[in-house]
This record gives sequence, structure tokens and C-alpha cells, in this order.
Amino acid sequence: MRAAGEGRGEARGEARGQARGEARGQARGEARTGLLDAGVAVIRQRGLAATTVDELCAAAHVTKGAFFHHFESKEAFAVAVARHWASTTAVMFAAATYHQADQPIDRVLGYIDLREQLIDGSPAEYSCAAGTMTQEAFATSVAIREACADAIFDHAGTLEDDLSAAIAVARAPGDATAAGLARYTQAVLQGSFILGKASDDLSLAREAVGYLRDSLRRILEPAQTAAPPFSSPIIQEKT
Amino acid sequence: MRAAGEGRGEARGEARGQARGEARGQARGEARTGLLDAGVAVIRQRGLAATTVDELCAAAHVTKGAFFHHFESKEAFAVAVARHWASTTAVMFAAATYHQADQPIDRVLGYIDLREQLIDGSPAEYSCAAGTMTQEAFATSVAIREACADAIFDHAGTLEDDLSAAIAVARAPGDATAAGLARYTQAVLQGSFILGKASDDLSLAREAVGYLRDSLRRILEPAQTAAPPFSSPIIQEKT
DNA sequence: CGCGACATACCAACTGGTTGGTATGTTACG
DNA sequence: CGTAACATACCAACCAGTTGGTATGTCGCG
Repeated sequence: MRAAGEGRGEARGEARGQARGEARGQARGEARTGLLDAGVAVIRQRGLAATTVDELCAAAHVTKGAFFHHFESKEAFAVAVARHWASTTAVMFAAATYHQADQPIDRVLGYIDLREQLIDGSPAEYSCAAGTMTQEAFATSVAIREACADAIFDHAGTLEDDLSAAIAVARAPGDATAAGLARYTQAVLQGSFILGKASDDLSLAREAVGYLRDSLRRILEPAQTAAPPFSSPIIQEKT
Repeated sequence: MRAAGEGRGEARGEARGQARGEARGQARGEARTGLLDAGVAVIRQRGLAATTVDELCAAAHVTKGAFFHHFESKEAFAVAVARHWASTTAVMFAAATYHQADQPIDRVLGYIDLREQLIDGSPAEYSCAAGTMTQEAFATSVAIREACADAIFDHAGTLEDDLSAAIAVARAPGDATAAGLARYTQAVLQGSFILGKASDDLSLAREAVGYLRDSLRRILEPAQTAAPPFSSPIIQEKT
């Protein structure tokens, strides 16, 4: 449930006894990453404003001194969290198998299938840290807002090539652009997280993603064939 | 800046002396409503956790005593705000003209057109207070989460009759249900607000609603005609 | 009708705990 | 040994909630 951090304490080298906070903690130099990981986890659960620096430090097993050594302020930390979120998710999606499909539409639908599969566990586990922070900070911090916008729209950008190839193959109507559909996809995902959070029922989040898949199919599938109902999702190995 | 209390120390009772904070303030009995209205406005802008009770009181021109007289706690206030939001928006949508269209699909698309038109000004003005609070409170307060869920899903419910009629007319594939499409619509709207907040560009929020309209048309329009591109929105009078 | 008893709506000041941030050590590593 | 990476102790501001009080409306009863 926790994710990172849990079982990896044992770099502690008790021999040589340079004991520190590492009864369960990190080796020197890992405080920053630990704080960022903890930040993603805690902010996804409670939001940014409701999260205190002390909680962050406790979750990362470091002290406040370490926090303000690495981050100028809580706001700067939030910006770093957004960037950290962007880079860790980017690595994960880059390694996914949907890129290997031959047809561009299958790559697009494979992405959707993966997103649907990722909706599992509690909302704090499947929702988007950037989307959450956006809601809280858009009016009070341009730095946070822009970092979140980068996370969301850069990720959308990773869909554009497949989408524009699929649009070309399907000869879809000219009002659907690759960039627009990529953003629409992110909008539906963000909205599905909100429905999932509100209802405390992840099937409602998945349902929205299912309608998104159906919509994309209607737009991107070769016009002659009627769009069939829900497909069985491509099984995605989680390497 | 102080608000209430300003001119009232003098109990001077100029004429019969029923003077109160009403130099600019409210009459007796309006504090509760004023606080709720202020709550919607401030929470849409800054979120729930970042909003202090003092700020709420300042915005509503009342004192903290009045706040805690009407609301047991900040959490109870948030629940009341969600219900207030639900009822005020319900009144607005019930009075809208899209209900008057003859064809069910036109009522559905009229709703979408209205939603698109409502996206104007700053995100704090067009976004959903219930969606915003959901993100912050889903893990920390069941009462708030449920009040927000009611606001969102009850509103979705107002679309179901038109959607199921439209589905029947269009003989749409069986995997699209009225309730599911209604929820999907809300998901897209919530997501569009997030994109609008992140980008600080309402045209991106409107764009997502445009794709939603296109998707609904593809699903709900009689199958023989190919779905045309974006329609010019039905002009909606704001009586 | 008048008047006392009560209830409601509010207000100013206060409180105890919390929060983001700082000032000042201390420790490991190159 | 110098510097980056921490830790400890502390603080001033702030925050949700309380207290004790006042002004105003309302209701029952003689």
C-alpha cells in the first residue's frame, strides 16, 4: 500500500554504527527524494493546503531542517513535487507496452486500457497529483499552477503522435485534432478521478474511461465499420 | 477592511436606534446565507483547507461568533456550502431554456451549449464548488464527500430523462446508458475545469466541452447521418 | 394590550494548540 | 578541513473554536 520506502531501509550498515535517524530511515542524500515521494503520496490523499510540513517530514522520516535545506518554502516544495510527479509518471508510461502495437489506433486504445487498469485501490492511489494540486493552487501560486500544467499537458503531448497517425488512417473529420483529442483525454481522466473520489466507487471512474474509449473509437475507427461496443481491454503486463 | 462593527459601536440609535452593522451589512437573519454565498465564492477560488473561518467571516461581513452560531464547525459549514451550491445551481438549471426543445437530443445538446457558455471569466467563476471540495475532503470527511457527491450526481440525474429519450430515439447501441452518459458528461465538465485552471485558459476548458458535444452527437444522433462537425451553439438567453 | 420569560442572532475578546519558517548546531564525506 | 547534508530547538503568527455577553424578536398569560 505504501509504495516506495517501505522495505528498503537496510542500507543502514549497522556495522560501523554511524547511526542516524535511520532506525528506519534513509542513507545520507536520500532525504530529498524521500520527501518528494512522501509529498506525492500525502498530497494525493489530503491535498496540498491540508498537508503540513511536519507531516511531510514524518512521512519521509526526516526532520524539518532537512526539508528547508532542500526546499526554500512549502510552495517551492509543491513545485518540485509536481515535477517529480511528471518525471516518474513519464518513465512509467514510456515503459508501457501499448507503444508496441502496430496500428496507431491500437496504441491509443492501449493507452486508454492502461489508464483504466491503473484505476485501482483508493482514489489516493490512482488519481493525479498534478490535477489535485491545480485545484488548490491555481489562484494562489503561478509557480505551482505552471508546474502542474506542464505535468498535465506534457503528458498529453505524449499521445499526440499516435493520435495524429490514427486520425490520418481513419480520415476522421477535420474538427478533431491530435492535440485537442489528447487534451480531451486528459480532461476525461481528471474528471473520472473526481467522480471516483466523490462516489468512493472506482467503478464510476472506470466507467467514464470506458465512455472515453468508446468516443475515441467512434472518432478514430475507419468509418465504414460501425463502432462495436466495449472491447475487452488489451491485457497490459505491468513489468 | 474590518467590515461589521465599523459604524455600530455608537448604538446611537439615530431613529429609534435599530441600527446595526447595516451601514453596508445585512439585516438580522442574513448572516447564514451571507456566509454560504461567501463560502462558495472563496472556496471556488482558494479551496477549502486554505480558507480560514476568519476570511469567510470577513467576506460575509459577520463575526466569528455568528459563524459558529450557525455552523457547528468548519466541516459542518463545508457540508452546508455543498448543499447550498447544489440548491442554487439546481434552481438555475431548472430555469434554463434548453428544457423547451422538442427533441430530446436537442435538450441534451442545449444543456451542453449552456455549460459551454457558462465557462467564462476566471476559473473561480465557472468551476464547480462541489468538485473542488471533493478533491480536498474525500479522504478526510465522509460528510463533505457525500454532500459533494450528492451535488454532482443529483445534478447528473437531471439529465437522465432527456438522455434516455434521446437514446431511445437514436436507437443507440446498448452499452450507452442514460445514467452512464449523464455521469460521463459530469466527468468531462469536471475535467475541463481542471484543464482550464491549470492552463489559465478558458478556451481549453471550452474545447473539452466541445469534444463532449461531438461525442454525444455521435452516440445520440440517428445513425444514418454522419455526425457533422461542431455546431453553432443554440443561443441561450440568460433571463 | 402589556409584560415577563425565553429564544435567536449576533458580537468582541480570548485561548491553546498548530504552522511555516529560522537560527544554530552536528555529522559524514570528499 | 571545508562543505553539503542533515538535526534540534525555537518562535511569531495564525487558526479553529470558546466564552460571556448584548440586542432583538416572539410567545404565553393575565
